Amino acid sequence: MDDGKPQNFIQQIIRQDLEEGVVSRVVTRFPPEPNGYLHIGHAKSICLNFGLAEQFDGVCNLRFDDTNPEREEDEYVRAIQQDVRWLGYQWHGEVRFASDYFDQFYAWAVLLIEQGKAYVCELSAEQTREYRGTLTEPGRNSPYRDRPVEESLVLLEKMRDGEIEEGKMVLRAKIDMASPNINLRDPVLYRIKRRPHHRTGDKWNIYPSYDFSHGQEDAIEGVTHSICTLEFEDHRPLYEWFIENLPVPGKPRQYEFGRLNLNYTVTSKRKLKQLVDERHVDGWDDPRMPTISGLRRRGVTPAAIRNFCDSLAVAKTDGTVDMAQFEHFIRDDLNANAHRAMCVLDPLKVVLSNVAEGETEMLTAPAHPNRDDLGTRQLPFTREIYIDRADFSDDTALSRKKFKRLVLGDYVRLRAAYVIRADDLVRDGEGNIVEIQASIVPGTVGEDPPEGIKPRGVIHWVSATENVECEVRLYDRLFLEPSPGAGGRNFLDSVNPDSLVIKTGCKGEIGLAETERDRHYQFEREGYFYPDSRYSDAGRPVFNQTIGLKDNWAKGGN
RNA sequence: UGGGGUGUCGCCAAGUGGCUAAGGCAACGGGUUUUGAUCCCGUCAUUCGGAGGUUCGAGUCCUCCCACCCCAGCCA
Repeated sequence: MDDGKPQNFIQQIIRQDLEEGVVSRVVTRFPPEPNGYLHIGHAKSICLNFGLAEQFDGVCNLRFDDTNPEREEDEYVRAIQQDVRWLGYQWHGEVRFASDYFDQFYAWAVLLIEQGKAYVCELSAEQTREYRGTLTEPGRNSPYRDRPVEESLVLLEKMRDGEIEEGKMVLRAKIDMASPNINLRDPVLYRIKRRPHHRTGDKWNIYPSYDFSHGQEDAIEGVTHSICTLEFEDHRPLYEWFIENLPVPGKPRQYEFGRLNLNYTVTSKRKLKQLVDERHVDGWDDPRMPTISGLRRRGVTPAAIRNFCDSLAVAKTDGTVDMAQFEHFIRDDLNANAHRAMCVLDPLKVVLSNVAEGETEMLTAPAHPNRDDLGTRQLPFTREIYIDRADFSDDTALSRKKFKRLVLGDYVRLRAAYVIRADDLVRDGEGNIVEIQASIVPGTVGEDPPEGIKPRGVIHWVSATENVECEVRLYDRLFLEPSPGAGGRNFLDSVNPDSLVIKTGCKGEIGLAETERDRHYQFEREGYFYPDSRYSDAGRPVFNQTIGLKDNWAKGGN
């Protein structure tokens, strides 16, 4: 707990509650609605809730807020659990469901009616809206507000038993139609939805609203600190109203923090679902999606996500974090742990005239420049190799500072191998360079070249005869604009048409043939890559680019 | 024009009336380097949305003003 970092306001509150004995053990919860996949924004909430429990020796529950059968599905329940576990968190005890408490909620609804604090209202949805008033004008009481308790009791039963049509009646709390806080203008407690629920089947024809559920769920589970996002701030008085007016077994307190917004992406389940449904992406786990499953498939590690979330302040400000901040933590973890490998994305053949045909020299390179524990890899060196097209130029006037690669007539170091010189080139009928003729400087493996030979730089390469053919998928941000959909425009208009570039015919070093599914790589000088879980074949791996290397040189524009 | 919130460097932020306004990201210099990566060093707010006021002393307290976000689902 005492890691020197400043305490956020929730940590301060918890510490004080513990010191003053207000609570003896911290209980938090992560309460997703199973109506979509988890995304990076949820990760902040997950890290916060599970993190708080960890820091204060408490526990954190995973509870599905499944009070609306219209859009909730088991598929989401499973995916969400997988994502939370993948992030490295274990919830306390069994998974909880709001639907586990439906009987209790119903009993409490009856109690409120009996106490004259709730009533069945027969206003239509439109009428209810009219009666509610506006932001500046108070609402009016429903004509059903003072109906006899008995009548409401009977009607609620009929609602429950499926005898009333959807939309004809709701159960409402009797609070204050003139409250400046609209949430207190007789909010709906139960609405009729005559459809099966993913867990309770067709047992219920009515379902509790969020407001009538959340606080009670927390109370039942002994949650002490119920942390939610800013937009629920207005609901807190209602949350407390239920806690105070119902014989609940606990007194949870609600605290709100600012949700995570990231630029150049969207974190709204509705928009993400739309991207999936309209096939702008290849499913919820498309590597371009900011979903946990998308990030996982892309090759982002749980540690990177957790470190990023820990770097985020928990406060009440509503800002937008730079994607660069997230990218920093992705690179930070991958740089420390990813195995290095060489892969030529755009192959150009180089024939080394002074290397014997058919001869293979096995070279050894470390799997990581400063982590011996990761071992070494074998690199077959042969007469014909591939380098990347972008690493060669026939413009001999290019300065050494501007182009640290292979230039006709000059020297370059092949990573973990020889220094070579480009002697000549071969063009096809259209003038395109199709082959480089070069020669190695003998004795330069692991050794500096003789006086006078100054390689311009170091480039990656792969044997032309002993390599693994692979596909590489390069990704760019999904949106062209920092805030997609800003200014009332359609967020889909700024979808980046070039966010996925598929490179086939890439040549990877032989070790990539036996890629372990779960191994993160750095393709040297290119970026970080991760085998795609869907399209990789045993013989032909497909690599997703997790993120490129930081490239200060490219930025200069030269 | 009702209610609830928020405003500290390009971005995220610490700061809880008293040493020279933390830190991270980004950016920009320089060094190391068989990855134009990593790593290392350095630069980067006389000023805290604005204006008044209280105080020996204010980003921190008071007053007024301004800007932005959320709320009128039988969504969560």
